[in-house]
Amino acid sequence: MEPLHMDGQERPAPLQPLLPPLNPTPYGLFSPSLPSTSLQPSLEPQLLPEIDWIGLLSAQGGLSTDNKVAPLMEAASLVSKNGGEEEKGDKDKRKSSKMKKTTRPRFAFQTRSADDILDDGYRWRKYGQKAVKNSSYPRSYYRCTHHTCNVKKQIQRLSKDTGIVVTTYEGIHNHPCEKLMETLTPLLRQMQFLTRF
DNA sequence: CGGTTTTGACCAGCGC
DNA sequence: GCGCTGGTCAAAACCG
Repeated sequence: MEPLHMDGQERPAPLQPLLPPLNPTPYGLFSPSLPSTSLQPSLEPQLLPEIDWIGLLSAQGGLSTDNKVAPLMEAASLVSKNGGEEEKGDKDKRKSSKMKKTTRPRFAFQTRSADDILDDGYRWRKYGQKAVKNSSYPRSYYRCTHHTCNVKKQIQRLSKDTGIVVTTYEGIHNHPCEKLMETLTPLLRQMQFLTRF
């Protein structure tokens, strides 16, 4: 598979400060009915030095150390080799995906929750778990279960403050949020019915 | 029985 | 070149 929007040159993803967590995406990342999870964006100026933000946000270490000041950032919105397109799975693809630095949209935020997995309305399938250095908690890897969607997320709990979960999203969903649609459909129907008169 | 989770193995990048 | 680390695969186990 040839990259759609690559000029053949890898480039470090220009990271920008982000104002999470309600980062607007084409279909919205978060359902309106977020559960017990309390989102904790930059409102609380915790820098959480024990989190490896560099590692989380820069694929293969593409972030310069100058950016350490901003704990919550997103990567370039460049579309990568896979961006939005489904990835035909075979081992060559796996290799090539490691070869290139990912430039997909990528951002992280922290939540204070007893549950590792916050319900963002999408369906995820876990495909891996790894113990990470300098953390007593493993990092979990999830992939969106939608056929054409290649969005991934990583979830890791802080070792210092075990109440805080760091979620890193990579990519943008190319389909509507199922739960959101479930919630909104009856409302829309009702509105359509009422506006007929 | 189909979808999801678990988990060990594999692989590539990076630093030394 | 080698070891470490992070990310992914895939088979087996698990679950509703």
